[in-house]
Parts: sequence; C-alpha cells; structure tokens
Amino acid sequence: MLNQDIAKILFEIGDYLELQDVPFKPKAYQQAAIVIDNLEESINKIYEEKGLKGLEDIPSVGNSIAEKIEEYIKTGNIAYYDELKKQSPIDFESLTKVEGLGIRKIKRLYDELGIRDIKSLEEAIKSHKIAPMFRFGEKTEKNIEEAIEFLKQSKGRFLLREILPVINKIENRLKGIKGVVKVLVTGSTRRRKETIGDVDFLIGVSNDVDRYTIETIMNTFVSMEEVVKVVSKGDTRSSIKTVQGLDMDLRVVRLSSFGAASQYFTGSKEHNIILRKIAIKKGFKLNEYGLFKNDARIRGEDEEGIYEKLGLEWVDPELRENQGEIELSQDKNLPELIKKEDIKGDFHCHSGWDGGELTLEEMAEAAISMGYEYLGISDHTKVLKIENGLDEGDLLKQGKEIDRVNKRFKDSNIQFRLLKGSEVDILKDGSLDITDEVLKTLDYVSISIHSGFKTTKEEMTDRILKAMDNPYVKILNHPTGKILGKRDSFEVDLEKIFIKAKERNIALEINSYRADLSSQYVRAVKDLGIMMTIGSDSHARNEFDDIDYGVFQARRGCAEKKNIINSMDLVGLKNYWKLKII
DNA sequence: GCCGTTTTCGGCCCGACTGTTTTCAGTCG
Repeated sequence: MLNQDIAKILFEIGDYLELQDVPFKPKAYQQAAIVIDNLEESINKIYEEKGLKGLEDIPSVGNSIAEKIEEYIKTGNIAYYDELKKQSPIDFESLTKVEGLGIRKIKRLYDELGIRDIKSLEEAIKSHKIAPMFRFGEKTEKNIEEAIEFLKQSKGRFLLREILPVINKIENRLKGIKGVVKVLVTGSTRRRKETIGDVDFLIGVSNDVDRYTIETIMNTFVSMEEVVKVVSKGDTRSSIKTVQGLDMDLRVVRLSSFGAASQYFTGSKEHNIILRKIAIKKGFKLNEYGLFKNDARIRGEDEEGIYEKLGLEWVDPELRENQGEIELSQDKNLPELIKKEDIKGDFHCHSGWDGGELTLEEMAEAAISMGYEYLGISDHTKVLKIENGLDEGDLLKQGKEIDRVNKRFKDSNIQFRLLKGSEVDILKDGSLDITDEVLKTLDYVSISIHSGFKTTKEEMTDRILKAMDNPYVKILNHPTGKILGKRDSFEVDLEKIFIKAKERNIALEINSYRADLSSQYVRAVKDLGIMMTIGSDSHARNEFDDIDYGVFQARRGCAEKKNIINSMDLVGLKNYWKLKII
C-alpha cells in the first residue's frame, strides 16, 4: 500500500463532502491528502513504528483522519468512504481533470443526468443533453467536449528540462513587446520543480499604462504560433493551450504591484497561505497587488519589501513549498543556496572512449568554456558492453592520454586539469567491475548500479554497501536508480547507505539528468553532514549545461556551497581528495 | 476536520474570467 493510495481516498472523501455542501471539512481532508501524497516516509512505516500517535503527528492529520488511515492499513477499507461512494458512485478522479468542471457542476450532472464518469459524460454531450440544463448552455457543452479531447491528448506534467527551452523562447519574445518593462516566469517553473503542470508568465507595465498597450500585449500572447486554443482573455489575465499540450497563463500588472504579483504567482499555494496568515495576524492584507494596511498599499514593488514587512527574510523561490522555509526565514536563518556560478567542475561526463561524442581535448575545451577548473572523465566500465565500457587496459591508456592533455595545460599555464575518473559498475555480488590495482591509479572512483534492479531491498542494500567498502570509492552515483520520467527508484535502504557514506566519507551524487537524489533526500543528506556532488552525466557538448538541473535539485534540497564537492576550486579539491595531479 | 506568536473554541485565502444570466454562480489558480 502506498501513501498515494491513501491520499487519493482522502482527497475523494473531500470531494464527496464538498458535494454535500459540508463546510471546511473538504479542505481539511484534501489538505491531509496533499501532505500524505508528498510525504517522503511511508505511512505504513510510520504506523508500524509509532502507531496512531505517529499518524496524528503528520501535519494536517488529526485524530479523525488518523483513525481512518489506521482502518485502511488494518482492513484495506475505509467504511466512511465506501458509504459515500455507495451513495453517489462518481469517478471524481477523472471528472475533476476535465477543465471547467468543478464539484458543483459534477454534482448537477450526476443528479440530473446520472453522469458518473468520462464515458457517460461523452454520451450526454453526443445526445446534446447538457446545453439545455439551467446555467449550462451551448458554449459550456462545447467547452466540456473540447476539454475532454485535451485531457485525452495531454501528457500530464512536463519535465522541466524538456520544456524550459520552450519557455525561455516565449519569455524572450514577450520581452520584445512594446510597453513591456519586466517579464518573469513564475509558478513551479520559477520554483524549479522537476516537473511542471503549467506555465505562468508575469509582465510588468508602467504604472500609467494605457488600455491599448495592455490589449496589444494580450493580443500578441494569444496569437503566438504555439497557441492552439485561447481559454480566456482579459485585461489582466489570459490563458492559452500550446501545441505541446501545455497550459500557459499570462498576467499583466503595473510595476507598483510587480513584486506582490511575482510573490503571489510563484507560490507555492501552501507557502502563500502561510504568508497570508502572517499578514492577517500583523493586521495587513496580502494579495497579488500588494501588502495593504487598511486600504493603503504599503508594499508591492518588490518581493523583498513584502517579506521584510512581514518580518521575514526573502526566500529563494526553490524553497517556497512550506517545508520549513518560513520558520527559517522568521529566524533569519535561511541557507545560502548553491549557485551555478559556484560549480567549478563536473565528475560525471562520458568521453568518446565509451561512445560519447567528444575527445578528451574537446571535453576539456567544453569544460573551460563553462568556466570550470577541472573535469572528471568518468566513462563506463567493461560490463556495460552496450556503452563500450572500458576495461583495465583502456583505463590505463586513457590515464596516459589525460596526463598528456594536462601537461599541455600546465605548460601553457592554464588553470585547468582533466581528472582520471571512472563510473565503475557495481556487479551483482557488490564487487567492482575494475580491479583495485587499476582503481588506485585513478584520481577518483565513482560507482553505479546499472543492472539487476529487480531484487530485494536487502540484497540491493547489501550489494551497494559492499561496493562502498572499496577503499578507492569517492562517489556513489545516482543512489536510488531513479530516472525522472522514465524509471522509478529500485528498492534500497537509503538510511543504511547514508550511514555508510558518512562513515567512509563517500559523496552522494545529485544526477542532473535523472533528478536522483530527490530534493527531500538532498536535505536529509545535508543534515547528516554527508558531502554531495552534482553531475551532469553528459555524453555530448550540449549536455554540459544540464548541470543546471542538478543545481536546481540541490537548491530545492537546501544544499549550500559547502555541501557540494564540485564547488571547490582546483586547489581546494586537490587538498580535499589529496590528489597527485600535476 | 484541523489548528494555535493574543486561541482548546472559533476561525478557515481571495481575485479574475467565463457563461449564463440580467446580477451572479462556478471554476481556476
């Protein structure tokens, strides 16, 4: 049983209660559902270890919901939910995904037409039964029809790294419109979430802007080449759907409100709710136009001013998830997050030797153009035949080649070095794919699981722990095996891995491409005082920049410069790892 | 049903846009 199963049921209980016009309870159930859905720890484990009390300790879960969770763990059912479902068997999960359908309309469709799922909804549209309903009408029927079509085509959430280039292109285009002073991409994109559901653009215009200018901005937005449907268009907000199947919103505000609006639309919703409550307690009102005392706007131009007036430090967007950042901000104790400029090298890159695109010289050039002082060559090893994995002989040969390249840098007085590394496979029995004799000639050894994912948690854990005991290992790559958008983590006892990493001073990698470690684990690893690396896992020139996504991940996990090994400069790194490079 | 920096009782975020009406309910973020 998964947290997500329970979250789904709790969320639906909320839907049913809203259907019955019960006040406040729906929000309570759905808030609990959201918290449980985002919980890193498994509900089962919490209950096993701490019982009912442990469940009640989960934020937004009180006695009543805890008992329902307990019932579900014990019996696999929640009687209360089953009863609600029996009374009105509605498929909320899919119906609420139809844009424009909320609980009230779903209730009326059920009461008046017996519609309970997408299929019966489609039939009702076909036989033209919805338009005649009071307060529905032709247009509503057509909108529902189109929304179902979009739902069928939509791919759900988008990976940030796949969609950010599209967003940047549109952002630049918006900057070019006459009358536009500022453009900011807000929402989950600004928070640098791994995946995003929609995009929110914010435009700032001068305080004495005229109607015509705003109209021009809106018209330009809704008539971009990417637009396939204009969902809404007004003076301050317009919504579109793009060819990629992505929803995009544009908000236009005056500069006097730009900070308030950027704060508001960046979210997260949970972060904003807390901020609003703090504002109310201090006798203010906070909305997207500013921070108000009585009816006078006292802040609004910039985010910093709003946070400051609320007694808070400005919070980096990546942390705005109501996961402790507000408390840190009140205590003026926010971490100074790692920045891209802090990154001085990369330990996870594949060269032409194992099928990558670039020669060693070309990789060095690429790294130098990134502003790096070093680059670790970490080609695959021989067990990965499909990746042209290197054997012991290849590694020794590659080492000599690296020496030759480095000598050139030294002779030309260039502060840059290639490092002899390897991404060594952890074999089935926990031994490494390369002999110690060769491993000890390398500057660093990073190790990875690439096979045998479907094994027991105990076996996988033991296998990795054994590999970590090898004296030459300095980095454990992508510790959970997750590949964002492709593959879930394998089963592994990360707590044990963390303990071993701490004991052996092995760094854990934040892998840019895979988004593994997740931000929650980054936070845990940081708190344990274990070092991390950020690796691009690049195989080609244009993939070096993927380091950005690892930095985002690290930032969302509160990582600071001091937690990340590849933020050290070359001299610092030489000392830290006691490297003997020329 | 949950929660607590004046609270264990009394609150619970709020504004824009659409489509239907003819003043507003519903949805969204």
